[in-house]
Amino acid sequence: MELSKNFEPQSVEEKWYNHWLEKKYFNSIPDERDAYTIVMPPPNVTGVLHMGHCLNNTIQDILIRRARMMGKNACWVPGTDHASIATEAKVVAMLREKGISKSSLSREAFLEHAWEWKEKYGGIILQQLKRLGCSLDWDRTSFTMDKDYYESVIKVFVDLYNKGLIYRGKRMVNWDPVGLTALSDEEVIFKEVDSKLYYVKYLSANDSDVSITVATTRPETIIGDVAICVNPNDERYQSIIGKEVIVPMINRKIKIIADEYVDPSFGTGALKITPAHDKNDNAIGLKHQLKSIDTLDAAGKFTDIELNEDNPSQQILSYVGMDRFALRKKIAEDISSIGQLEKTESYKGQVGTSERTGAIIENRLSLQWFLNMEGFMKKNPSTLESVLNDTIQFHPSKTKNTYSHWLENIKDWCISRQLWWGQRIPAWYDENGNFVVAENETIARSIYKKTFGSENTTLKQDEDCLDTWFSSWLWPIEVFKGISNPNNKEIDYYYPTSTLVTGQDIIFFWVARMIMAGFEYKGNIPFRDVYFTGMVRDKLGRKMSKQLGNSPDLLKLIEQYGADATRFGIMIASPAGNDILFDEGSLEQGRNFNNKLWNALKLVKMWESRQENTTAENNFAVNWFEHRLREVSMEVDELMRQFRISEALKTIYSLIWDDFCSWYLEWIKPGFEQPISTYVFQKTIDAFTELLQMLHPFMPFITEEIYHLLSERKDDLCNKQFTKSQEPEPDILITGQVLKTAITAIRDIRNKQQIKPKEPIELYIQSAESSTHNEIQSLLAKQINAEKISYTEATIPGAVTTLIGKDKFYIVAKNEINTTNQIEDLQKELDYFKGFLQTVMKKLSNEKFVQNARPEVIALEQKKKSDAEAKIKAIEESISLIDK
RNA sequence: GGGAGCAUAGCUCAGUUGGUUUAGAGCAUCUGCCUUACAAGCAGAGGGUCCGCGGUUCGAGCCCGUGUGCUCCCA
Repeated sequence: MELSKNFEPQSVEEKWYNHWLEKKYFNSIPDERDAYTIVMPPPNVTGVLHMGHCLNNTIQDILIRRARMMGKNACWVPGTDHASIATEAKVVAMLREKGISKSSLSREAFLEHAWEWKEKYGGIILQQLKRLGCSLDWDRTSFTMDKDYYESVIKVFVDLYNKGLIYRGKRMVNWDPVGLTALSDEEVIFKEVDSKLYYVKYLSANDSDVSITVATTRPETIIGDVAICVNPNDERYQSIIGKEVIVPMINRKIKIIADEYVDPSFGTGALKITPAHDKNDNAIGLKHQLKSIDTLDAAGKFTDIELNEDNPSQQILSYVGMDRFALRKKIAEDISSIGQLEKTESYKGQVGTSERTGAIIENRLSLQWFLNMEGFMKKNPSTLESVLNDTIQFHPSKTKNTYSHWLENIKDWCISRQLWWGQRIPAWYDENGNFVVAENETIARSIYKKTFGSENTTLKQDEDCLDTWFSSWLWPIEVFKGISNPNNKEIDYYYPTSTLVTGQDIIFFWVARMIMAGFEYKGNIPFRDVYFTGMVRDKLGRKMSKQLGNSPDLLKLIEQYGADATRFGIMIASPAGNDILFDEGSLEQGRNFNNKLWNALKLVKMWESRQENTTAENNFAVNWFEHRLREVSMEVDELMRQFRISEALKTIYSLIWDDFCSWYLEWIKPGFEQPISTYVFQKTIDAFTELLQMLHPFMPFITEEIYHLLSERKDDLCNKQFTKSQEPEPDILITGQVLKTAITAIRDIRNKQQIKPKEPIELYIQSAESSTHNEIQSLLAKQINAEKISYTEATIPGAVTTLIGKDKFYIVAKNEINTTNQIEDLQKELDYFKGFLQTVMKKLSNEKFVQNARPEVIALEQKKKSDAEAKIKAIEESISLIDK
């Protein structure tokens, strides 16, 4: 068969992926083998494949393919996440384009649209993963809104409520006035904005000589002020603590209180307290038992609902319905017009914005559902311990700090969202606001009857749904139906899963919460290892984003370079746990690597018909490479154990390119149209096969293709089992190294002396033991084009000299020797060793070193000294020889 | 404002309990080669004040302190 000039990925990728699927290699059912399980972090149904997914899933595929080839029952579970906020936003936008508003639809009608949207776009990303070669068990594809999954989330909610860990409370939440929903802290993005600091004077309620000026960025909340707070140690305000002042516009009397929280150096050192509109104010309000007065509605517009006691003026009533930003200007003007705005200053401050809608967040008191995290952690202290004591290993381990810091300062988790797309909160209310929590309405009614003594026909379910993370925290359990059908065969077999691969950015959102759920519902860790990937950035170090347009189209890259090259490119540039700077150049390197492999195949195939039967022989090249393979195979095992995946790939890359192609194949290559021994040929096929196997998890398509082209096969590389690696013999590896060094050194001399490659040379070796190089002599002669190699006991005049280890090599050529160059080179080397000797001597002549250092360290220094001295002597001899 | 991490060749990174040849790799660069697998290649080479300063130590890229710069997380 004629092989193409270069490897053509397009023609083989689909073929092999379908073949693997047909053979059901990716499907797993429990058996007597050990399970190796990965649950894929479910991408949003709104997502399309981007570089982050590519990195993340390539790593998972490498791990799972390796496990499969190492005799494990490998199971990699795919799936998607319903992503309530993001998906609902997309569906709302899609409907708006059609001229339909969400508010015109019933909940059921809206959800129909949402499901339709999900069916249409929700699976795209999973399909794209097939192009990357991901070996997922597709029969296990899960979705966080599947029927069983949905019911499990509800079951868990009811369970935690009954355990007293879920409560409903009026709490300060991050409120998105555009999305009309509460957001978790993690969904709020802080941005620096230019704003103004307004200096507002509050006049005394009683003494006309007392007044206090407050600096605020939010004059629109003044109507809700309930106190002024100063630092108790602030001398300026000592005398007025406890006195009363009047809130401008509304004329409410409020007290001046003292709290250490206030920073005396900020503004005037006096802080207005508005517990309804600021988190810190709210905390101070609770501490000092102040009431809170809410003056903004859900959409961020002024409302007088809580102002009845204050008997608001017409002026204030005229604010009703005014948007918060217009209101800010208006109130500032109105305060100014009564002479109580002293000045304004420009100010740079941080404001929170919604990750989804971009709206500026309001701190708002709202009735929400919460998970009591402190209570939860008390019940499940292993959540923290298991990570600190490495029962769950985080890679890189520095992420443990982040994890423990978060858990030690944990805040209650607001789990309700004002959305329809998601699991609806299973709470039913009567018209007085009494409620019961139950898995369905029938049970709710019966509990209601038991609790309140009478039937209620108008019970209404909570309109809100649960935070998406409240469903995805069950992922490693519920993909095996561990909640909906506890202790079934699968969950017992696959759980705890082996490895989780995810981004550092969701260590709290997801990783921590899965560990919490794992202990609460399985009494055990959800995974043994967590590998955190960094963020994929462009080569300038910028985040990849749609706005910058610096995010490449992954499918285009796969078409252009092939899936293997894409996988190679992203992995080779991806140090463990660090951000990766993505550069298309590394894909090019991957493509070149494909061609290197391809060409090695072509070379070996050329020899297939030129075999010549010989008896089994002792061939140095073959022996050396066998041991080199053993050595690298053990290195790779160790690197993979440490999750140093990028380094493992680099190691294999260099084994194939340098050791196999550049050295081994050149060493065994027969002369033009010469035969090759069957023994060497067969050994070469075996070695090549082993290389392909080692590389397969990283680059599955090309390796499978070459595996089948290399010789007739009945099996596939995809599930070919690794044989246990054996210890290499160090002697043969050292000899191989000497051979490489000698070849390189002599080629360098040829280069520098401008001896043409085709011009043969003569080589004389001066060595203490004349047999040292016998084993490699013929290979050496071939690689440096020496027509004669012999041993000598005397110096050879007119030759170029080089030192390999302790042996002197004399190269004799027909050319006239450029002695200047040679002396320069030797002088350079001499300087190096002299300098080196000096540092060694400095150590050895230091009494304290000799006293304190370990004996083996001193012995080593002694050896360095004698080696260096021998080198110096030999170089000096060579120089003097040339000078003659 | 609080916390964490990082800083080694032009770029991206290794560098293990402090001692193993006065610091390693890949990519990029330079020189020479269209040598019958591969120019997307081959054969070679050059390239570093290990961010600055101070300290501990017989000995520091590694440990400690401090300064500078960058990144991330939390408020």
